[in-house]
Amino acid sequence: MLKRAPSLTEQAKSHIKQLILADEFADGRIPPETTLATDLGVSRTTIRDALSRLEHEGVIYRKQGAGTFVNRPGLQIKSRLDEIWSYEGVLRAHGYMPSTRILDVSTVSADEETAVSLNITPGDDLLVVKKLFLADTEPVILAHNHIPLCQIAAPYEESDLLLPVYAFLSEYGRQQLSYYVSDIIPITASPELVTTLHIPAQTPLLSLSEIGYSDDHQPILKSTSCFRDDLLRLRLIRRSVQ
Amino acid sequence: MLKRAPSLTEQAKSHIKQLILADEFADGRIPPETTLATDLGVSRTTIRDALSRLEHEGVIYRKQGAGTFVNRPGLQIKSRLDEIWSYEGVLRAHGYMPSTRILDVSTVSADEETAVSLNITPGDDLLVVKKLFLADTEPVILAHNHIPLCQIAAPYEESDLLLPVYAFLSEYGRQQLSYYVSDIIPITASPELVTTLHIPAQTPLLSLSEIGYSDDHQPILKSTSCFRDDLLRLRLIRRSVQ
DNA sequence: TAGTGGTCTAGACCACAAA
DNA sequence: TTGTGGTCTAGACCACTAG
Repeated sequence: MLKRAPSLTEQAKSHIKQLILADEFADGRIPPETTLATDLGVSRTTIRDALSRLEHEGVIYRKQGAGTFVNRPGLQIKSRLDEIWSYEGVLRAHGYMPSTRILDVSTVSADEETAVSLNITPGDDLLVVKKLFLADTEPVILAHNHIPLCQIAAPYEESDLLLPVYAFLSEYGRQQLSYYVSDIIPITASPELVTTLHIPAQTPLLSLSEIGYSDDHQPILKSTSCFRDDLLRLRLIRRSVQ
Repeated sequence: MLKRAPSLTEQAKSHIKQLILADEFADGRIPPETTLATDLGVSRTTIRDALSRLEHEGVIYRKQGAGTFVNRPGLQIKSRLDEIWSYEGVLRAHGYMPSTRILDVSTVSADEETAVSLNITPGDDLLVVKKLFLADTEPVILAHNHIPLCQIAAPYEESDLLLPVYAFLSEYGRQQLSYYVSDIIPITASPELVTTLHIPAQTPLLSLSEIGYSDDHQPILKSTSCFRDDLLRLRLIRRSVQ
């Protein structure tokens, strides 16, 4: 029998997910919705909501008339580009020991282009943080975050910048980060990237150029990241929409 | 008042989407769920399902206590990488006049690696189709599709290969294409790509290396595509999961 | 405080898959 | 035929926003 807080759906979801990860359903078959509902003491609707979310995450799949099943291939995907939220988390999921190094922190005036994309006035102050992420001891990701100073609500220590940017904003920012719109751009390593990421000149790299938005769809963050493809393969599930 | 078939939810969804695209809600505010429900003669649950799908597509957003709103920035994204389904469609959305050219069709034996990824026996026959997609008259995408011959159920004409591969499989294949798992890889243009895509040597390119799965999660297709980044910028919405 | 979306229930019927 | 997931209803209460 479940209690409230957070939501019953959310609890049911993590409960079922745990059972899956603990390999309780060795045959890959998940009990019928009505069984789950009576077992957990909630309505079938709640169970269906929970299963829908798990299906969307790629953890399970459903076949009408047949049943609900564990999606083993889906469980093996460690870095779904559309869900990455903390680089340290991704690296850990890949089996590396992640660490973060702050290379530079500065305050600059927004140029025209940045001002437009962040919906601020050119010349407004931006906090620019340059961070390097390492897998074990190898550099993998170089990230530049641009945060308008007006988005920062509380004083912070330099060490707080080691937090994932969404966590930093949630702690010290004026608005929470809700989602990114990201452009995926192939680039050739610049001299700076060659030295920072320890890669040969001319290595093709993947760059993610993104704007982060708040719950009410205001742009609050600009971020650019470059990935070493050999250590971190980015993966994606593509589905047809309607 | 809506009728059945397809589903009421699906009808409600496209109805609301049409109203949005026709700019019926000039202030960006969508009527309350209860109003929509009585207007369309369905239950609030059905409306909520429809709105959830639209929210997931990025067409609207909801704020508890405040209302439901049109997400104008979301409407402007023309090529969401996680939803791309036909290259011609993407190019058309970008305002180009798309066309497809078949460069080569052949049958080859599956090598070890391909056999493993497609869950077939090495040596099994594969249909290999090399297609070039043009925007107006400029080449933009070079795609290689590998389809096991055993997946093809009905005879086809060469011209049928011009169809998007999901449409081809739906028409002539044994199983429908349900989703892709795609690796995003930065590459440097090979000599073949330089000539085919009319680009300078050493241009960084984006390559999508994907396995297509059927409804019951069997791999049925291998595909590799290279994109010209200058004509087709790939974009993605990244959300936090749970 | 009024109105909105968020959660949840209990129950009905349908469509499809497998035995 | 049986059992599964898919759709839909009507109604309740809660959480939040805004005037």
